Amino acid sequence: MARSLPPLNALRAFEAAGRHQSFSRAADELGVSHSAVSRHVRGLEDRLGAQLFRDLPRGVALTQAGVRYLAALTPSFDRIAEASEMFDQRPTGQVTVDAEPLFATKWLIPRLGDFYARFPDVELRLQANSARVDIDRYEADLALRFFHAGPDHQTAPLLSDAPLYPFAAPTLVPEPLAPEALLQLPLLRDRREDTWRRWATLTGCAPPKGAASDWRMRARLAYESALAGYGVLLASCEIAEGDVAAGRLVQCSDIGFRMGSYHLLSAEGVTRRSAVRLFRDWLLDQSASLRSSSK
Amino acid sequence: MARSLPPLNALRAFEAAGRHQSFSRAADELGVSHSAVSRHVRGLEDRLGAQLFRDLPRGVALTQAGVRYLAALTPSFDRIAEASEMFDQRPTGQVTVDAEPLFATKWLIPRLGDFYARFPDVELRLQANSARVDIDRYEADLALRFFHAGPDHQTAPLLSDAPLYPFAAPTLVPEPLAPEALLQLPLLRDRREDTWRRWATLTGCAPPKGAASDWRMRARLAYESALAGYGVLLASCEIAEGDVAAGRLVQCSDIGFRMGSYHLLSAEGVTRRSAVRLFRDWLLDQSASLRSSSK
DNA sequence: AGGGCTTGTGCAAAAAAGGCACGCTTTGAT
DNA sequence: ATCAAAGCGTGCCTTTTTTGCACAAGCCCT
Repeated sequence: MARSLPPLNALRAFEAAGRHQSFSRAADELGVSHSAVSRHVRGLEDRLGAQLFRDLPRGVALTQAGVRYLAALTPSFDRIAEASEMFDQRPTGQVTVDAEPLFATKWLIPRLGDFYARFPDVELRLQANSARVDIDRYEADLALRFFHAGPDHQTAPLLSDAPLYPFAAPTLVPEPLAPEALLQLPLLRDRREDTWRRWATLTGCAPPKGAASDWRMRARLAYESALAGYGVLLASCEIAEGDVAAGRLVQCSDIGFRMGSYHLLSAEGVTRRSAVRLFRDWLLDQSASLRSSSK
Repeated sequence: MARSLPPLNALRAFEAAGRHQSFSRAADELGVSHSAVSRHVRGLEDRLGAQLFRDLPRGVALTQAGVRYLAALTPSFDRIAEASEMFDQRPTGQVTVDAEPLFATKWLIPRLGDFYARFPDVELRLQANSARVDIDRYEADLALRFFHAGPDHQTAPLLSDAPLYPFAAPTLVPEPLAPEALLQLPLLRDRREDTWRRWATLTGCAPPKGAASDWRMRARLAYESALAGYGVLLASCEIAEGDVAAGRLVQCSDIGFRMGSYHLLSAEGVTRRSAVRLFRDWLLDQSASLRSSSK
């Protein structure tokens, strides 16, 4: 781009002076002495090589060039001021967020403290559903949903694409195990996917046979079962993070894979509401921070 | 208005940094060290109370708030830069100006030196006509015309509304005269107006009778006749100014009146051409300077 | 393991901005 | 007519801001 702008403080001084048609009043607005404004304007005129003000018997008046210049500067400064005010106001409003139950519990809620701290006046309503139906059905502004890898969620911003690793309670797996040994333990399976088959393939082991001890259930329940020490679970490392840190789970292997990713869906036209925009921005920042710091 | 803007130099630093997603490259663009940019951005974040950049393993990335802020700042700075470039370029182009003959000779041409000096690359074409027909008929971009006092030229910018005073060659009037004595001299009259009658009324004298020595002619010729010492003329003091300064004319009385004013007419849509805008601006500045300094 | 690239920070120097006091001119009021 | 007030320009000095440099730390790639 390589713009070369005149001194910005001088521009601001000129803008105020032009608006007031008076150096003194401009100085007043800017909270400086009239001499400061006078210097700024003179400096600007020298630099631009054009006269911006004309002397009046008493006071000053803009030249035509000054008028033109001012006409461009004032809206620009206005816009900058307006954008800057964005940060002053304490945001308020309501946001309704619908997240998948496991993701809500283990990913979203642990981070919400930061949001509450930053924006205590925003009222957050949390719902937990997994169905991939229209958000509007749940009357939610935003929805956090899982998508299998593929091109069909291109438009929805990414929240988490952390890979799946095997996790288990330390009571069940006190120390790291080889993949073969791991596959002999009770395997907690998702109700609808066979993630263990894929994992076994990755490790080069034979795909595990179904056993009486292998339970199939919803992700949320499978996770609780793993915490209770009933078996080994394939879970997103971002989701397991908290329980690993607390010593309630251990990662049983370095081998993992990406089955899909969590994305953020927005209800129609809802981003016009500032509280929703705020939460959305915060969420994406959280996600981006997470992905840039780890990995 | 009383805006309160963040430090503008910090804004510029942030804008460049955001655009490049890199403090170093921004510093490069701004011609400063990276530490200056770093400080500016941090200062801005502190002042706004919001995070604008997020640390990346290597480098930085905008937060969502940063993205939003940048989206407002960049166009503003662009606009400021664009407006500022106005002053760099040496203007070129052609302008065709049509002025009333006397006004052209005695008012416009003496000031044109300033225009030539400032904008040597603008080609100026000068025409002299008085008829108040469509400018387009003369293929002129701008026209300088006289209007009698009245509301019918409201839209056209004022060039000169200097009042009329009696002027004569010093050979004819070596020293100030009383109005009665003045009215005894040969009176040069405009072809179509009887300005002397009005002047006499102002002074309280009896209106002058027409005499064999009173000539009626176009303003331009009447003026030349006055210069030649053939009689007394009622003329705008701005027009006579040059010849008074040169000693070729003297103002015979302090009593004067405003009969009308000169205004600037623009051909349709012609202000889009930069050379025309330039001349127009220059002309209006000349006029404004003249009126603010005298009087 | 090491060089290259990027950002953060302490310290001192440089530059910009600012204030004050004064001069000048015009305006308006006593 | 004189005098005060309002405006702006300018020289001089102080204060504040900005900057550069040097160094440290972290990460990436070879």
